Amino acid sequence: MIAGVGRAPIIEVEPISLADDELLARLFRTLGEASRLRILEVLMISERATGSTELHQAEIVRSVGLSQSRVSEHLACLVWCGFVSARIEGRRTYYKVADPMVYRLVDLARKLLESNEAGIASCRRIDNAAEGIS
Amino acid sequence: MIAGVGRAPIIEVEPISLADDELLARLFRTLGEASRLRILEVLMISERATGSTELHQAEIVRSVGLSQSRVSEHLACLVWCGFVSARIEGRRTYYKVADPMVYRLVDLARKLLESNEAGIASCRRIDNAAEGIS
DNA sequence: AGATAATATTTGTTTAAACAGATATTTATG
DNA sequence: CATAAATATCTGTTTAAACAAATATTATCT
Repeated sequence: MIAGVGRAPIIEVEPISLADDELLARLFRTLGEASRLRILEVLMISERATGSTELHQAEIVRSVGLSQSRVSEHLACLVWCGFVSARIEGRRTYYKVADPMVYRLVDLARKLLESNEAGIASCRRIDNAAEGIS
Repeated sequence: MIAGVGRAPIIEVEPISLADDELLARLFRTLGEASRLRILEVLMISERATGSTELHQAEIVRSVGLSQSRVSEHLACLVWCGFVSARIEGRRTYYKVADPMVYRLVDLARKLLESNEAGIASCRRIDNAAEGIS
């Protein structure tokens, strides 16, 4: 009811499709982890550098320097969420970026980052520890 | 040492600027929360609808239905990270989307979401609880 | 079939950060 | 100056999810 004081110049925005917000948040959260981002970037870089090279998990593990189990789960997550596609061949699984939009999204985010690196680096409300950030 | 078996056909991707990954991850993480996204969208919708209307915090609180303290902190985070800009006037603070790139980023993410809603909705590795999602 | 390689899953621990509620701070108004 | 409005900060609790290490599964090769 907002009380009848100032006529509340509110736009009264529609409640928005709540579920939709949660989904979109999940999508962003998937990219909101340095480990997964690094995996994604390893894939992006190798594709950009060599055409359409896929990498299998062991190669990715070596490149990103995380434990095998972590990489496996992160990859499952990335595949599940549509960022990466997987192709099983023998006992290996080959991965690659699934959608060109992923490149665009990451590139765009990087541009946004450029215009505000300092702020994001020092935001105490997102992850307080985060060592030096040299 | 990887053992000398198969000569590792690795691309040997550069370690990448690690810090940079962490920063980019933070940027995504900032959007990786339904509450913050909802706040952002309230701002985006009101701007898109009415030109350049700013909203002050109390209006936002009403629109998103979170506690005042939460909204205050989320807004501080969004401002700090460059997504939103704030203008103090009297005892109110007016907020608006800070950069057109924010629109592009969210819109692009939404497109990506469209092509994989089902996957993201059901990814058990990101947030296991997440009630119904009607 | 046995051995090993590649990947997946499980378990237990730890941590970033979301949240509510209470309180503090700042600015305007009677 | 006292009161109320608007926003900010603090405290304690809870939770999603990252992680390592161990184990399980699946596939290839001799």
